[in-house]
Amino acid sequence: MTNRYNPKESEPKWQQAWLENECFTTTKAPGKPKYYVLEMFPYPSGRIHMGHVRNYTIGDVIARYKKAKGFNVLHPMGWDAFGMPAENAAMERNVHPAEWTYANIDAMRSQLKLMGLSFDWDREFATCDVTYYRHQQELFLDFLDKGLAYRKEASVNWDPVDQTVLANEQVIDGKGWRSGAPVEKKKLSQWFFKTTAYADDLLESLQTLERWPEKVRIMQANWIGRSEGLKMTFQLVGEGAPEDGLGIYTTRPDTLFGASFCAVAPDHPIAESWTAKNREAAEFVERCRRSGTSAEEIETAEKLGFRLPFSAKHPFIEGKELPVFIANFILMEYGTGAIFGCPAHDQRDLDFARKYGLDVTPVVVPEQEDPVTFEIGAEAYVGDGKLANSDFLNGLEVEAAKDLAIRKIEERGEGTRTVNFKLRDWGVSRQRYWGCPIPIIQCDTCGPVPVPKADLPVELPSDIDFSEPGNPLDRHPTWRNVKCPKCGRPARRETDTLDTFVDSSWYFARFCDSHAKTPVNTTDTDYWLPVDQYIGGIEHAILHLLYSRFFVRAMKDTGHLSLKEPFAGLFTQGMVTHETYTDEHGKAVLPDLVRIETQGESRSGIHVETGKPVSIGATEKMSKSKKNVVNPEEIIKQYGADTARWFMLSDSPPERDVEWTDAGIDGAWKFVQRLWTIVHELGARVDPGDTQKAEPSKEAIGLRQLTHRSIASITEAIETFRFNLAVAQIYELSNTIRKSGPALKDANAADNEILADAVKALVQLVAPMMPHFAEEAWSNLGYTGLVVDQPWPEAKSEYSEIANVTMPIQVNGKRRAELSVPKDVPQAEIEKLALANDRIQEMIGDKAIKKVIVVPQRIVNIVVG
RNA sequence: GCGGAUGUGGCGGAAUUGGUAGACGCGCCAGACUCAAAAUCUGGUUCCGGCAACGGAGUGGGAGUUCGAUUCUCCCCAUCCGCACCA
Repeated sequence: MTNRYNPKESEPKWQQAWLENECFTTTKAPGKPKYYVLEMFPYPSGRIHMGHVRNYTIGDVIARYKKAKGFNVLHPMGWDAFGMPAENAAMERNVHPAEWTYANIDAMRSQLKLMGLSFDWDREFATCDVTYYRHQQELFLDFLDKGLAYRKEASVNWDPVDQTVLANEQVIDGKGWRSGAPVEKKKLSQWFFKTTAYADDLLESLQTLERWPEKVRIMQANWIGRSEGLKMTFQLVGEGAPEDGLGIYTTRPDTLFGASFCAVAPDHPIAESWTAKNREAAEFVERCRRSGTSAEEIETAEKLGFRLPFSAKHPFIEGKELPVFIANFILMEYGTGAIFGCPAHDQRDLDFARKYGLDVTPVVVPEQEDPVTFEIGAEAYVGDGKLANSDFLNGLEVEAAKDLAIRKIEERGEGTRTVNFKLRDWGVSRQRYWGCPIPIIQCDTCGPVPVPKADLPVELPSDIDFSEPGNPLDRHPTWRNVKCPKCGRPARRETDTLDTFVDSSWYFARFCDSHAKTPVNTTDTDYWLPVDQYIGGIEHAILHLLYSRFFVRAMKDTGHLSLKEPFAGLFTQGMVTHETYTDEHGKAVLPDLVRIETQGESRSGIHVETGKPVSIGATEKMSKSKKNVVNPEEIIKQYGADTARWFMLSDSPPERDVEWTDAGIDGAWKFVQRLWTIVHELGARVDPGDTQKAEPSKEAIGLRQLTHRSIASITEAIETFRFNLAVAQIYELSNTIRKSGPALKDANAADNEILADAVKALVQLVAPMMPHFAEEAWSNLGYTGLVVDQPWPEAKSEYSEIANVTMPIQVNGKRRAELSVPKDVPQAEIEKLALANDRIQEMIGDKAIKKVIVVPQRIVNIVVG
């Protein structure tokens, strides 16, 4: 045994040992509880970053810990491999997206393997494997069959230069993010998944997700955006008034008597039919379209309206007619795309009414106000109160008034009580090459026809041309041309591919049997699902998690799965941050090129190449553009995987951001070495021989006590994702072993055994975090087998109980002395001892004792006055 | 605007049901070893006063409940995150 731990030798050795022993190859094990740990699978960008290191370290600690606790653990890994960067690489570097992607996967796989993660690599797949996406095509067809997938016209952001559809995030200030060309709205026929079919259930079931962060559940609930209200139709009168009236949605039917106008969205059918014949209206709508959608713009945008020539009849007030506008603040996507405006009780309506000189009639009066004198100023009143100026609603509370108003409208057949959602159906068509082809054939005679299942997969052609912008599938000379499966006439393939979020919406189910001939193997999914612990970044709080929740429901309704919620537990880890550095020209500098010099507590940076000073900027999320990145592979080469893993788990709670620092990684490295010294110098077990009768020393009993208390608290810390606490407690235990160890080592057999047991426990406790180190230590101490196969150490309460407790004694709430007493001394006795204490006597002096509070095993407080 | 979180030494952060505030780590200071440095080890390190014993203050600010508040209640401030013209 050498006295330095060498990760360069140890890490590959133990990785090989785990592989040879098939430690992480998982099969169903009846009789053992299962545990499915999953980290969000990565996009194969080319190399892993520190965010991955943190994510997979956390997951690996859980997986290894649960395995030691006797669970049958599934811990798979794969690749979210479709997506735009591969196409960009193809255009920029003239390399095929598939080639680029698979090369990246190979590079990243070997990087991940350096980390010593307990993945079952037999289950690996990439979503761009035809063996994966063919099943996705089958799911699509099944969804189609059940009405969970459908086709409709929808408007998209169209980049006229790149000839492509842009996601909302790719539109910056109304321009395409790559081309810089002004983005146009274009109507395209697109495929949708009917997420709204499960809107209620997706919302309701959030309550059952007890092991999800509250924050994520709230975000999802807001996204689904359920509201209760009234959908009703206003009769329209006047020139060119549409005969079927104006359908509106409101959550405030109680304020109907305060209505002073109606408004429709600029892209509402009524607006569109009018703009078709009126130039002024068309210009107005055009102006609305141009206005920005950024936060400040919406905040400050003026409410604008265009008066239509017809009016709406008030449902309750005979003879009252409300002007109808096209208004810029009405959204076509929400409700019916039309409203009635009640300026007194809605700020937007009020702003609009003030601008166009419309009536402002308060109909809800706050309790402390007089209904006669109550007036609305610059701010709308949105609170509770009693109804006024409202005929049959007068005097009612808001809730009761809503109810009655709805019932009246329903009685008259003019509307219905409605639940409305913000959640929209999920548009999944992407006009791109590198994605899962949608298995549809467009026939001029039959319309869109599903590809028969026997003809699956619809494989992406590999001979493609990226020299022109747009979707190369559209330009492919032969791939598109097929016969209609229904009528046999010439037809064309759908050239759109599926949104990559579809790929990641069911991969966790596929992992249960990655080689299944059907999308999933039900026997295996029944056994493994749900994922017991899912771990990833908060950035996926809404879309990915919601889509997955939708998918599992849809797969249940199409007979593929038998559960509703894919992820029983969710943990969202924080980001990895780093200081930013800039040179004298303000250009970002990589940390590798900066040498930090410290003088006392002040720090300055020097560029290692130019020797010029570098200024130290804010600590931010690691990103290529800020150049504040540290390459994990370099770190692992220099320090070993265990040190990197240990650092990721130290100090910062995993849900918060962690700052990567040189000092931090150095500190972790030093601890690994110190731990090695402990194992090396103190861990050996001596043969008890004939000294068996020896009693353990007081010090040894103390160490045994700490060992078992540490086992208990570290177990608890890992269970609750408080790895920083587990780390702190491991430090404490190792510090104590280091200090008391030398005296115990050769004292007697009993002491030696306690010491050896403490070191053994320490090795096992660090094993989930530093697995290679633990194996090396385990084998060097002469224990048989692998640590990875050992059961988790057990905290024995008979060893961890304390005989004496130290209790502080307070006088008037201030600590003045301490008292060390046996654990079960009666309260009265404690009180007597406390009062007898010299120092306490001194503090009390001749003052009267008003009260003595004794909390057994905790504290004594003497109140004097 | 709405929703959510956070606020504790020089820094990251600990503190069962209210019960010794600052565990553990980093940094810093002093010392040992060394020709020297690195590494390692030992001790100290909330602030103010004091040689010390010890005293006083102290968990963003202010009030309150309590023998006792980082923890509970109310008000305020700051920072961060998410959503956002959602009728």
